Amino acid sequence: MHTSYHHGDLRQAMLEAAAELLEAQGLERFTLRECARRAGVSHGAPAHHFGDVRGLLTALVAQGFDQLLAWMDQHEADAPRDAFAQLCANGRAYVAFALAHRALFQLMFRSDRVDWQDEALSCAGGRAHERLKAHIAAVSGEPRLLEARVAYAWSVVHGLATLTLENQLITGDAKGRVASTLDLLDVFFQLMRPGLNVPAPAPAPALLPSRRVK
Amino acid sequence: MHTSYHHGDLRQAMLEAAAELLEAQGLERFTLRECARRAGVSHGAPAHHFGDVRGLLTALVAQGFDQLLAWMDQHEADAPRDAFAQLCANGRAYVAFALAHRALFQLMFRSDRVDWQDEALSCAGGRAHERLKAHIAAVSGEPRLLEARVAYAWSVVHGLATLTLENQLITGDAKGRVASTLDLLDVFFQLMRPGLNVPAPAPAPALLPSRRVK
DNA sequence: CGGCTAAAGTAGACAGTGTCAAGATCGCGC
DNA sequence: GCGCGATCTTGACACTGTCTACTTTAGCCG
Repeated sequence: MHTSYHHGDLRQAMLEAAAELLEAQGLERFTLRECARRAGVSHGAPAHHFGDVRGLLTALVAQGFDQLLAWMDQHEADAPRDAFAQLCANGRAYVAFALAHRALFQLMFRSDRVDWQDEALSCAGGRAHERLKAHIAAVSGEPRLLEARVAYAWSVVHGLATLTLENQLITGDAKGRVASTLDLLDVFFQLMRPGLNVPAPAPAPALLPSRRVK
Repeated sequence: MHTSYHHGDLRQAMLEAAAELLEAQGLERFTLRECARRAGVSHGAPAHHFGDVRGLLTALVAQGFDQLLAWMDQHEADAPRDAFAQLCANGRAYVAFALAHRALFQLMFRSDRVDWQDEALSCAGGRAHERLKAHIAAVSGEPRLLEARVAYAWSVVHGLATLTLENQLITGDAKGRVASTLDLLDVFFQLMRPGLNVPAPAPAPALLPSRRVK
């Protein structure tokens, strides 16, 4: 296959090799030369397609945001159609994706190493952001503080994902960790529910004692 | 000063040079050799005090957690003494510290590059965690789900700090960004107040319409 | 169908990095 | 006073990302 001087579709091959290497070695040990090696090509070749190592990583991240959106589609399709359940499914997709593609997710929010001016990237990222915004808007008709509530929900979910990935919150082997993290996320959504101004559904048991002033 | 063959207190000098270099260049361009250069010492010298570059960064992070605790002390001392205000002050200290020491904060939660088995580090980090836990416990007497509420508050604040540092939420010059981020954090605390099960104080205006079922 | 240009890939050089190992220097306790 | 061990220097090694000059070859135009 690699018998010919020209590779044919090196760009795609590099992206695949990069994704593999990233999952296998982590971002810290990621290397452009090793990447080229895995693609069966000399170390100077990638420059023609990505320019920089930054260019390669940027393309990888843009592709990553598309994958994230696909995970959201999947999770949302499997969830009940009411607005709050859809929002939860969206968050679960976010966290599950982060745990499943640790290094890629970390890279996706590492401002150094990636060129955020890149068109493909900024538009893929924008789509994910718009998606969340629509969910928040659907959960509560209240238009005031919409942007703040979007940032709030994002922060909660992103904070959980980040802290877990850095072994700060949930520790243990990969298998049980995913389950515990997703369970914790469910609790989080119950805790933030009143802040998002969602009337509680009838059958939901009160997680906390309903002692309220007034 | 550097006239003698032996430096005298190279360990401290390296830590200071490292902190400077980190703030100036960011973690990505941080280099052990440049660090040694700034301390006026050869590139092999640091090994005797820190072993690895990982060792140096670990010491820096341990020191960073102590600084973070100091910021918390400061902010909490300046805030009203009621439990919720103290919790808010703690979160504000966290975010303000992150914005003021961007690279250091990023390093403090980068599991690669740092040795979390290190004793000084794990105990400094533990202190910060215990502090937050005490605040959450003080805000609500309810003991159920305490750990979950701790993780919740931490995730919110950490998510905001992280996303802002990576230019995902708040963009703009350093000056205005700090103010807008802290303002946003205030809104976050109002939004998460009901989830933390805090009775609203009398004079607080309702941020959201008080329409509630039942 | 044949030639040629520009894209794609190779090879080597360069400055820089982290980590060794071997040597130089010197403070401190006996 | 003197040697020993901690501290610091120096040089080497393998590796990295980027640049430049060189080869190969696909595909287009006459």
